[in-house]
Amino acid sequence: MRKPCCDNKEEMHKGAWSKQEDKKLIDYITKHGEGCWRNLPKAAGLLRCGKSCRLRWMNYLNPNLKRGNFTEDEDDLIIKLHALLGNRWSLIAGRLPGRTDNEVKNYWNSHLRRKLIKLGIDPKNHRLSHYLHIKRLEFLQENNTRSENDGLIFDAASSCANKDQQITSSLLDLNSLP
DNA sequence: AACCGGTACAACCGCTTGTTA
DNA sequence: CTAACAAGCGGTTGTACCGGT
Repeated sequence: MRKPCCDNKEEMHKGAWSKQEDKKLIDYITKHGEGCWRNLPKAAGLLRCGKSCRLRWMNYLNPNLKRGNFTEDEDDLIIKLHALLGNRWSLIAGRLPGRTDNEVKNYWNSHLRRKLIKLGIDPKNHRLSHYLHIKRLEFLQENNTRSENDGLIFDAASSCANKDQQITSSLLDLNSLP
């Protein structure tokens, strides 16, 4: 049987953190460093569960966090990494200095996922959407030669056929990162 | 001004993983 | 080996904010 992540769960604060709580957590971690999250709340004088403290520090208060808007380069890297790793946000965030898994996950769900959908790419598998596949089949049936307008669809579909090769070369790229 | 739907993001929850006794 | 525990992870929820009507 598993113990709860903290004692007296019903007495713990929940929801948004106050300025005072933030200060207590920052002060404590500045003095004593991270670690032993289960005991930290009591030691720091916080009525929060350790899990909540850890999350607050990791995702918001840690001074090493970059915060602010994601750059185009970061967008590209996240998309590339997501194609390789799927929803393994901590691994993806690990490749983005100053970004957290929660931040990357939220950014993916609110921005990048939509961006890919707009481009006709299925964000789950990074392949052309069903709609574009249908369009391509229609195109192939109706035309033996490529028209200018359908060229884009044809190109996109063709690029998906090379997916495995792309993944392999991307992996090599990633392995060369620091 | 009031309402409403959409968006962004902080925070929670339950589960898994890694470590230690 | 295994049970117990802390830490970590990813999915989901709650809510503040914003623009449109």
